Amino acid sequence: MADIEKQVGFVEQVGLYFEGVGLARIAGRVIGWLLICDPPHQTQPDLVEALGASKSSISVALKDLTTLYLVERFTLPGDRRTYYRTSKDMWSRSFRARMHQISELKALGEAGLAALEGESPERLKRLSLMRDMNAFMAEEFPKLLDKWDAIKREKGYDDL
Amino acid sequence: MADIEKQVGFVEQVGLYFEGVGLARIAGRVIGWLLICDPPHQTQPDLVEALGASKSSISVALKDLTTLYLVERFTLPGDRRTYYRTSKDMWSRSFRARMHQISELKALGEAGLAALEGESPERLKRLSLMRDMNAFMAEEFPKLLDKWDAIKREKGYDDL
DNA sequence: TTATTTGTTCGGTCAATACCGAACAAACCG
DNA sequence: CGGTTTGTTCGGTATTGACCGAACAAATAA
Repeated sequence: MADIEKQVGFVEQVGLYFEGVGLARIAGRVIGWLLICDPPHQTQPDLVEALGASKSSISVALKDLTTLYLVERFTLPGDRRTYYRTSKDMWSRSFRARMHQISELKALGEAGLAALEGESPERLKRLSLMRDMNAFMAEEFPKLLDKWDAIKREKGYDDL
Repeated sequence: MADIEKQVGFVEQVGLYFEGVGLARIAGRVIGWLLICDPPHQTQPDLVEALGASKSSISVALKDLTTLYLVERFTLPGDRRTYYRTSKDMWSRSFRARMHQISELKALGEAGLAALEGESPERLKRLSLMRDMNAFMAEEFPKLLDKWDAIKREKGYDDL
């Protein structure tokens, strides 16, 4: 059965999670709601109603989320309204965002090494490690994503 | 040669990076400085001087960083002062933090499924995907870290 | 046309928090 | 013993930004 209490809790938790990774809390709540709502596509007024937020906040949150490709706009023939739903690849997107952070660290390591050009190898060791570790991870991440894509298809998640 | 300009830029960049992942900007600057300074261990007054921050801010930043095991306290025999340096495994630590986020998402997916207990499989699909993808990544991450540890040893980074 | 629905943008308010300076606390040195 | 160095804690300030309401815009329905 539908445990409304738990559903509300879920939405709040997801809100806090995404707030923790840099989004606005409301944007996180939108994601949470879009993950459990029925139907899976919702209009802005739907979201205003469901989340008890102002329509301006919802509007901004959806703009951010669509820009990040975590949520996509969606329409139905014969229906002039605009719906929003989680994007099929939202989790891959989130993952790629992490990957980007790693690449950033790799680049920062390189920048640091450039700044210490000519210094002793001993002095450069901290930065080399920083660069090499993050370079390694930046290389491995895409492989993980590929691997997951295969499993995903195996599991029959193709349509999602 | 030591390009001071670039070094300052590096410290600022690292500061911004770590601010972006949830630390205080000053804490990020401390990390940046500890990655390039000579010697690699520094006292609190050293950091106050180098970063132009107040000693209270430095004190707090170091407390946070040592709690996260990104920086460690360090002493020298016959020297009563306390030094601070980046910890050997600071990058693995950062990585494990990411891993923890992934596990959190997995757990959130499970919580969502519990909240929708009894609903149609169709409705549960978004949450199942969320759970399965993050479960997969949470399993693969430790393997990546192991793989890196081997390479790290190969590369002669053992002592760092 | 006018009224209603939907949506964006802008200004202001409020909350969170990073940072500093000052007060306080130890430990060591003269 | 003072006095100096080192370090933490606390209160206040200032910045940031999330959020809301209101104004505005545009499209549709009556």
